[in-house]
Amino acid sequence: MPQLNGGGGDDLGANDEMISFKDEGEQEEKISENLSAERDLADVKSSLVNESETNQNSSSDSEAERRPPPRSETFRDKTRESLEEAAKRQDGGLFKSPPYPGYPFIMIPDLTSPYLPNGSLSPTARTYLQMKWPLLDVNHGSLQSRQALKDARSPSPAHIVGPFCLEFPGQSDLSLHQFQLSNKVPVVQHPHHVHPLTPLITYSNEHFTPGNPPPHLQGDVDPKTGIPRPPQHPDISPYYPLSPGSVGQLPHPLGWLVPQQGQPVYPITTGGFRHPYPTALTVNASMQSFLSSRFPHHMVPPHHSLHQTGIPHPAIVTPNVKQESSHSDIGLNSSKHQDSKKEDEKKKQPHIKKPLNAFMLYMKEMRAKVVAECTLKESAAINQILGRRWHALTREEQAKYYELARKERQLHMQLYPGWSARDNYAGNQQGKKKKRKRDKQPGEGNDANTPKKCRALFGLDQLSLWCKPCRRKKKCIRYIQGEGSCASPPSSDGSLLDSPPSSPSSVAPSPSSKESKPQTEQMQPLSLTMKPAHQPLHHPHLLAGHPPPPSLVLLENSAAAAGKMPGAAHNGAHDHGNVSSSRQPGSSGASLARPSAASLCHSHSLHPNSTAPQPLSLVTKSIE
DNA sequence: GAGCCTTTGAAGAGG
DNA sequence: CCTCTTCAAAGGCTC
Repeated sequence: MPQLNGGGGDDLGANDEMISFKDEGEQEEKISENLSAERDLADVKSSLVNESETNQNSSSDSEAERRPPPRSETFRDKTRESLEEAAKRQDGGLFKSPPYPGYPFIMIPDLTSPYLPNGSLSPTARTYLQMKWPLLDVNHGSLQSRQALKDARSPSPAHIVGPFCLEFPGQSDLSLHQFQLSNKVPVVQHPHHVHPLTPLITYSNEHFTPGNPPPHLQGDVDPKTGIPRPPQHPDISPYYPLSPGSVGQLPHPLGWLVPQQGQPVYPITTGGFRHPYPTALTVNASMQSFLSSRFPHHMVPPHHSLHQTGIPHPAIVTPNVKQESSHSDIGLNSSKHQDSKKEDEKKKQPHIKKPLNAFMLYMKEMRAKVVAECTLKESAAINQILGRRWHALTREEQAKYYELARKERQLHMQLYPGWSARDNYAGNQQGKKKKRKRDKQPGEGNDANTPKKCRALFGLDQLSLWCKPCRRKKKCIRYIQGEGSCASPPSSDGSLLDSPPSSPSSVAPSPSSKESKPQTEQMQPLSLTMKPAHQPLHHPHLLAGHPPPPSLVLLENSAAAAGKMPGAAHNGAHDHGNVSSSRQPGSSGASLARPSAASLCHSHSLHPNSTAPQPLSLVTKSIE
């Protein structure tokens, strides 16, 4: 039975253990069939990313990768509709199966970006090189996709972005000079350090070469500067660079991630304004010193020491200070001017960004890929696609990101013990205007159709109606499909949970205007997933403490979902939608207006007569 | 130039 | 305990 084992100790950092999935309770058989798989996942959870496991998954991953890339289309339209349309089309191609090939990517922070002290780039441009998980897939898998990607006729340089280039595990010497880390920021990578760091350095294949770091990694010397790089601690996340002196001083919070010695130093040029990207995970002396000098006392960990590297945390952004200008100012302005500037800067509190969550990490990693594949540039549209892809990911795949995110948070916490998300609230930011979501339209509120949790829905007196997990925890966060979960409340007839018309065909496609949002949204499926045959069906609750893949629904097919499990199918969708909308009323409203690509895709997929491949998952976003 | 859009997840505030 | 809000990334778009 599904268990919410909060105790796993390692909940991957996701608080969504409560989140149920559409497939939840769907088919016990499947569940049992995949029980072993679930256990494996549980193991993964406990041990986080397991190398061997990753390896095992590589086959499927590589398989996915071998799939022909979605047709490349250009979406030039500027209108929102066009964006949606684009997204929709993307679904057609991208959504058939999780494009994401497992976790073979290593995210390499863009060293030129914000997190580097003097980076001349936009502080917001934190970018990463994406690297395929070395052990996972061996060249063949990525070859085609890479080639395909290369072939992609994208006006954008994105097609040559790191991810693809780095997909060759064995090519540690691959020269990265030619690649860009992001669309915005060109980054020069040292050929010898292809594996730079990942948020978790241990993801690099060298890491798995016990005691035998590749020769080129030893005696690491920056080719450009000729400056030898200090050994890097593998455990450290690139997000949180520490001074070279700090390497290995502290134990990694994630001890299970065994660091390798001689980890490749993050290929950052030490010359110019760029700094080496040291990797020491925990807050060590240097970091302490650094933090002490840069942050309010209360934010700095009690331990004090000495190293003065001044290497900022990647998440640290000095607000309102343009590095470029200050840089160029040097020698141009009077010392007075500089002094005043410095003072101003001092006055300004460094902005410590929130650690990225699982989805954000995923987006960072996959954005370039999506951009290259569809030549889309608008983040809104891309994010839509990525959101659907995210839902299409298998639990294992998502788990990896959850794990990464958990580590990020961990690291962030260690580095900034006193930091609070609240600190970043606009209200607390000096000179920063508070972002305001658009006010809800009167009828736009999600109140009416706000998804009710078990408790709210059935009340305490009807505990028996609650889904099991909810009963256990006495609370419920998401709808649960099937398995007598609350989600599928028998209310296919119009009860609270009842969602939008179960029949997609009934959905009115008129998403052209925002005014029509609500309705369209209601029926618009958010995600449509083709379930790979080889993919096990994971029951959310089976994974104790596993991060809850939000609304990942795996249905045998849409038809089945619609016909056999009426309540389940759309209820889940409903749930999802509600969650989303409730989360961000304003934005959700806007989104609703758009005929989400996914939704469109869904609607036709779900159609009984649809000859298209049967969607395995359907997530509908409901609104009112 | 600020803010919006769009996504999911995390965290905090408030009821 | 639950709900709501904000922020995190990103880049085009709008005002």
